[in-house]
Amino acid sequence: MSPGIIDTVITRIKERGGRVTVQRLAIINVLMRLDHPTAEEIYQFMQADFPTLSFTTVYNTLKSLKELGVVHEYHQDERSRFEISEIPHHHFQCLRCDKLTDISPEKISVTPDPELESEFGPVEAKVILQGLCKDCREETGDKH
Amino acid sequence: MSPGIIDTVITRIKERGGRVTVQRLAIINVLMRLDHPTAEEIYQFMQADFPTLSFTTVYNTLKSLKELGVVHEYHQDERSRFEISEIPHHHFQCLRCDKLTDISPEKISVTPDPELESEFGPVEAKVILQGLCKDCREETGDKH
DNA sequence: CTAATTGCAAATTGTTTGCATATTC
DNA sequence: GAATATGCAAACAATTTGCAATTAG
Repeated sequence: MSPGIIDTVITRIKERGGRVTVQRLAIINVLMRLDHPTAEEIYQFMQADFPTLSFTTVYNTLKSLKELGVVHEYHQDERSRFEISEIPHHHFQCLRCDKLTDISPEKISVTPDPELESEFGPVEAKVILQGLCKDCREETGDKH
Repeated sequence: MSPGIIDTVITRIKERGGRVTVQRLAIINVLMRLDHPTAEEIYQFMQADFPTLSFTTVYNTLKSLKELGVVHEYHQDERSRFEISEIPHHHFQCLRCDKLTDISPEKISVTPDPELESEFGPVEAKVILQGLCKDCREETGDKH
């Protein structure tokens, strides 16, 4: 689908002395297809194609890829969720079903007061918009 | 220190049919004094004054207070951190030591593109500024 | 009085580790 | 061929639950 990402990932793994294994590539592929999956979701999804893949490897691989700078981990709710690290972006989080949706940076303007930079130094702003996603709004009829 | 908060909390607990117990009030007091503590930190801190307080009760109480809308739980890093729910605000998170610092809402202007509201409905924006806190900047000398 | 809360021990869940085997470079 | 990755079983850490005793309203 997006061959550029895979290439970038392979390059980065090699650069840092990591090995390009079937499992790693497969997990990257899943991350490109699933939306902020948990380790469990990744494992389940891969069972069809890789029945021998172990849960441990999913965890280990995600951890390695995280250290290689290839994936990013979120602790938003009780389980960790993962995505491919790319350009920084914001998120929408549904308060009812917890679903995360990416929002591109230019969609939200964030301007910290200059005094914050003097207190905290250079910062990167991550915004989480919280509300109800379309599905949950339809189910609840709640207009907030 | 801030009697208004305690009163508000008591009122809210009673409104929702909860019981105002010693343990609950004590935990509220700790939350007013500690900065985004974990359950463990709360427990440790309270051991001096309430040696019979159990770990379970800290967890159960935090959970109840959360359901009563009195405290808010964060999953930013691997442990949960808690704070008293009050007016919404933003956070600064240190990328090195994970420390959270509150930032008042007027210190950061956030303007989501109008099309986001049409997609997600009414939303509340929470900003996490990430960088290095003063202590960590001094220790690393890293200017980013 | 009685329904909610506490607190112990035990269970669960999410994640990590030790180590033998298999694989990439 | 040597170093890294995989995967099983077992260990771990954070949190939750069952249930009897206690307590607030």
